[in-house]
Amino acid sequence: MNRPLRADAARNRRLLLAAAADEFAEHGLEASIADIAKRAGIGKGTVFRHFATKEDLIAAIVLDRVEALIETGEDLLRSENSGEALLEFLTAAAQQRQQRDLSFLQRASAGNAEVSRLQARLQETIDQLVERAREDGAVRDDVTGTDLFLLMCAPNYIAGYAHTAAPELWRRYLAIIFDGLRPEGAHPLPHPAPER
Amino acid sequence: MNRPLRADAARNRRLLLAAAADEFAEHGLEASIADIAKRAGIGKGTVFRHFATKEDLIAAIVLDRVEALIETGEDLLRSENSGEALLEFLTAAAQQRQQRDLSFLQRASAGNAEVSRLQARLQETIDQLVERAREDGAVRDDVTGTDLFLLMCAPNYIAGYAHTAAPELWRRYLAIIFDGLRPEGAHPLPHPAPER
DNA sequence: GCCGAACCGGACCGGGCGGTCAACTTTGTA
DNA sequence: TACAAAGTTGACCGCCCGGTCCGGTTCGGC
Repeated sequence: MNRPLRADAARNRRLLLAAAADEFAEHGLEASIADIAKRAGIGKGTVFRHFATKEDLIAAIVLDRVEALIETGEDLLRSENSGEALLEFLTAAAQQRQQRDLSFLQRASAGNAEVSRLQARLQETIDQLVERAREDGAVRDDVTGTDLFLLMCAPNYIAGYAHTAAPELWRRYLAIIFDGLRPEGAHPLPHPAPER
Repeated sequence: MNRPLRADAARNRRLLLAAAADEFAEHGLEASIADIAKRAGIGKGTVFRHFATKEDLIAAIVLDRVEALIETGEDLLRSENSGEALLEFLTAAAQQRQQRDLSFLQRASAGNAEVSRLQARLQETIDQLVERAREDGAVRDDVTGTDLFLLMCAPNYIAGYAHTAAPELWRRYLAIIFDGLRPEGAHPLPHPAPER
C-alpha cells in the first residue's frame, strides 16, 4: 500500500493534470511534456516523477473523465423517466467533451488496462440505462447499450468542424441521432449490434 | 503551363500517392516520409521533389478523395429516387472511408486553399442532393445540406472503435442516423443549422 | 546515339521530442 | 530542531523527423 502523497506533491499533481488537459485540448496529442510542465509551473522532471511515461499521463486524464461519466450515469439510473434519463446522459457526455475535446486521448489510451477496466464499468452503466429505456418503449428495441456507448461521442465529432463558430451545435446532432433511436418510424437495421 | 511529367516521374508519383495513403491509414498522421518513400520503393528526396512539404502530400491525397466523392454525388443527382440517392451517397462516402480511414488527413489539410475550394464544390453537390430529397418528402424539412456534409462521416467514426472486428458496422449507424433524418417521428431540433 | 534537362536518391542538417539523472530543496516526524 | 525520506529541477542524452543538397542516373527530342 502506498502512503499518501506529500502536500506539495499532491498540489503539483493537480496542477499537472489540469495543465495537461488544457495543453492537450489546445495542441492535440502532440502537446509536448515540456510545454505541459511550463504551463503547470513545474519542472519537466517532476512530470515524469508523477507519470513514468507520456502515455501514463494521458491515461490518468482519461480515467478522471470516465469516472465522472460513470457517476453521472449511476445518478440518472435512479431518476423517474428512463427515456429522459438516457437523453440526459448523452447530453452530459457531450457537454464534457464540448468543454474540452479530448477524444483522441481516449483512443491513445485504448491499450491501458486501467482505462479498459473503467470503460467496461461505464459500458455496464450505459447498458442499464438503455435496457430501462427500452423496456419503457422510449427507444427502439433493436438498439443495445454497446450501440449507445459508440454513439455517445458522435454529436461532438460531427459538430467539431464548427466548434468555435457554434459551440452548442452538438445539441442539433444529438437530437437527430436521438430521433433515430426512437421506436416511431424505425426501419430495420442492416447490421447486427456489435459484441463487446 | 507546366509540361507533362516525364514517364518515370509520373509513375513514381502514382506509386508515391498510393504508398502514402496506405502508410497514413496504418500509422496515422505521424507516418514518416522516410517510411512512405521506402514503401513506394523510391528515395526520400524524390518525395520532396513531388511535394514540397508533408502537408502538400497530404493535400494531394485528400484532393483525390474529395474529387471522387463529387463525381459520385453528381451521378446520383441524375437518378430517379431522390431519397435513395441521398442514402446511396452517404453509403458511398462511408465506403470510401471504411476502405482507408483518412479522416484525420482531411482535418490536417483544412487550411489548404485547393482543398477548401474542392470541398466547397462537394458541399454544393450535397446541397442539391438534400434539396431534392427534401422536396420529395424523403427527409425532414429542417435538415440542410450543411448538416449532411457534417453527418456524412459520422457512421465511420462511430464504428471506428470496432473496425477490424466488424468492418461493416458503419451500415448500422448510417441506418440509425438516416432514420433520424426521416420526416416520420421527427422532433423539433434544439439548435439552428450551421451557416457555411 | 547524343546531350541537356529532368529526375532520382540517400547522406546530411538542425531542431524538438520523450525520457534520465544527480545535485539540490522541502516536508513532516520524532 | 535535526535529519532521512520524499520531492523537485533543468541540463543532458539519444533518437527520429521534416526538409536540403548535390553527384549520379534516366529520359526523350533531335
